[in-house]
Amino acid sequence: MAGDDAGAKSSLQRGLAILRLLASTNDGGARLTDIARALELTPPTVHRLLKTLVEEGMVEPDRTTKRYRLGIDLFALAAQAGNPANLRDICRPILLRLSATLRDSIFLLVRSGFDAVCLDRSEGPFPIRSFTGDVGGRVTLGVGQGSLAILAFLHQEEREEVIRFNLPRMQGVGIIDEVYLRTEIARVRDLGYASRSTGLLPGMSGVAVPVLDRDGHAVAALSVGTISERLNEERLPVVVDILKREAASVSRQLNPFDPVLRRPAAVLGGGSA
Amino acid sequence: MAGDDAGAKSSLQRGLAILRLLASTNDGGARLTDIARALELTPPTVHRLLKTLVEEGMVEPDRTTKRYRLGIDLFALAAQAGNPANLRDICRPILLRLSATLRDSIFLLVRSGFDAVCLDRSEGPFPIRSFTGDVGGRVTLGVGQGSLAILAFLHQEEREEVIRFNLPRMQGVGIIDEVYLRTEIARVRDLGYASRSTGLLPGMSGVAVPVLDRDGHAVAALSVGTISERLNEERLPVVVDILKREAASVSRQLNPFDPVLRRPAAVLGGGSA
DNA sequence: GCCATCTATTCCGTATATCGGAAGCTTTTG
DNA sequence: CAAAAGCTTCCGATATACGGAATAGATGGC
Repeated sequence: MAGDDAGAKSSLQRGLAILRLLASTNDGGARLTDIARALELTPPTVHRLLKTLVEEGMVEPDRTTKRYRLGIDLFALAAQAGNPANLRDICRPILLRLSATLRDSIFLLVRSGFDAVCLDRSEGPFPIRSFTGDVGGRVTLGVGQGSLAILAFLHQEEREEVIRFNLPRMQGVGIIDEVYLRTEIARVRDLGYASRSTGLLPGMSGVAVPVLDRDGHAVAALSVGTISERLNEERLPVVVDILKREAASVSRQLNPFDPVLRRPAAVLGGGSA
Repeated sequence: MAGDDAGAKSSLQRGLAILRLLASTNDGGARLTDIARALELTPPTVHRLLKTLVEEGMVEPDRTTKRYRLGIDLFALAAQAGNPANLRDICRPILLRLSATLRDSIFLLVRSGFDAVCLDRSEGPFPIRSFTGDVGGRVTLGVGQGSLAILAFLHQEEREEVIRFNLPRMQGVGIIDEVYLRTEIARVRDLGYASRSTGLLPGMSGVAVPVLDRDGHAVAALSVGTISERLNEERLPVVVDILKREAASVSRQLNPFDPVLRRPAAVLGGGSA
C-alpha cells in the first residue's frame, strides 16, 4: 500500500539508529534516556539494544558518566569499510606527498549514492574552508570541484540519475539551473579536471581530477582545496598536471591486472611488466 | 555455570555478524550464499538482513559481481564520530611525523576486549610483517610489543582477567608459559616500553610505549614495527625516547582537564597554562 | 542527613517481527 | 541450450522484541 514509512521498524534498524545517534554526539556520548527520547523508543528497549551493542563491542559504556559512546570494534569495522580495493591505503602516501609538495590541503573523495564522501584528507599549511569538511564528511554530488569531477565521469546513465535527483538538492548552493550544471560537466569532461572557482566559498578555490577505473569512469577524485590566490593562471596548470599524474598512478594500482585478459591494464606510462 | 552460547540470537546480532564477516573479507566482499553458509543462516534471512543493511547504507551491493561489501556510510559514521576522545585524530599527525622521522612503520593500537586493535598505521619505507596487520586488525592482548605495552599498563584487576583469558589463546604463538608472560609484563612496566624482539616473526622487531590516561593506565599504544637491524642498541634508546615523548603528548591532549579539579591534568613537561 | 526526582534496570504478558521451507525467477556454468 | 547454482518472494508458525509497571540506584535540593 501507501509507500515507505520513514519510521524504523526492525531491531536491526533501531540498533543502527543508536549507532548513528552516538556518532553524531561528538565524543561526549549519550545517556540511555537521551537516546530513548531522541529515537522515540522506550527506555527498556534502548536498554536491551544497548546491552547487545555493548556485548558486540560496538558501543562502550562509560561507567562513571553513565554515557554510551561508539566502541572500538565499530571503528575497527569501519576502518575496513569504505576502502574499495584499498583505495584509501593506496592514496594515503599520495595525499601526503601532494600536500607536502603543493603545500595545500588535499582531499580524497569517493561517491556514495548521491553524495561524495571524504575518504581522507591531508592538511596543508593554509587554513581552508570546504564543502567536504573532514574525513567522513558528505557533500551533494556535483557541488564543489572534487564532487563535480566524480559526477562528470560517471556512466552517462548514472550521471543522469544523479543529476535528476540532485538538482533540487542543489538549490541555494549556488548551482541554480540544469543548463549551468551540464555546461560545467561538459567542461570538466573536456579538460579532464574541475577547477572553476565557484565563488560559493569566498576566497576559496580548488582543483580536482577524477580517478578512473579501466572503463574511464570515476571511482574517486583527488582534490586540492586552497585560497584563490594560490590557484592563479600560472600555478593552476602545474597543479593540474601533478594531480593528473598522481590520479593515473592510483588508477594503475587500482587496476593492476585486467580481470579478463590477465595482463596489466592499459594505462598511460607503462610501468614494469 | 554453563556459560554463554556463542551463537548469535537477535537479528541485531545477526546483522552485526554480517558486517563483521564483510569486514573480514578484505575488499572482495561476499555473496549472499557465502554469508549464509559462514553464519549458518538461511538465504532468505540473510537476504532480508542485507536488504536492511543496504537501505541503511551500511552495506553496498556490487550489482555486477553480486557481492556485498561494507558501505562507505559505515566508514563515514565512524570517521565523523568523536573517537574515544578523538584518539585517532589526535594521533594521526603524530603517526605521520613519527614514520617520517624514523622512517619506520608506526602503529596505533587500542584495547578491545581481550584483543588489541590497530586503529591506525602509517607506513614506513621498509616492508614489514606484523601481528597487528592493517587498520582494524586484531591481535591477542599480550602478543607483540604494542599489545604487550597495553596489557602491562592495564588496571591490575583487568590485567589479571586478560591474562587468565588469553593464556590459552597464546599457545603456539611463542609465549608459552605464564611465568614468562608475567616476567615480560613486569619488565615492560619497569622500563616503560616493550621492545624485546620476540623472535616470533623472524627478522622483525618492534618497540612500543603505552599511551596512559590520567590514572596511569593504558588506553592505547604507539608502536614501531621494523626490521631487527634497525633496532640495535644504539638506535633503540633514541626511538624509545621519541615514542615516549609523543605518547606523553597524546596523553596531554586526551586529558586536557582534570574532570574533578577542572585544571590541566598532571603530565610531564608542562606546556602552556 | 533525608527526602524528592530523575535515571537505569528487571520482570513478564502480549503482539509482532523474524524465521525458514517451498517455490518462482534469474544468472552462471558446462 | 540445458542444468545448476544463486537470488528473491511468499506465507504460516513461532520465537523475539516490545513496553508498561515496578524496583533499584543515582543525583540534587533543602
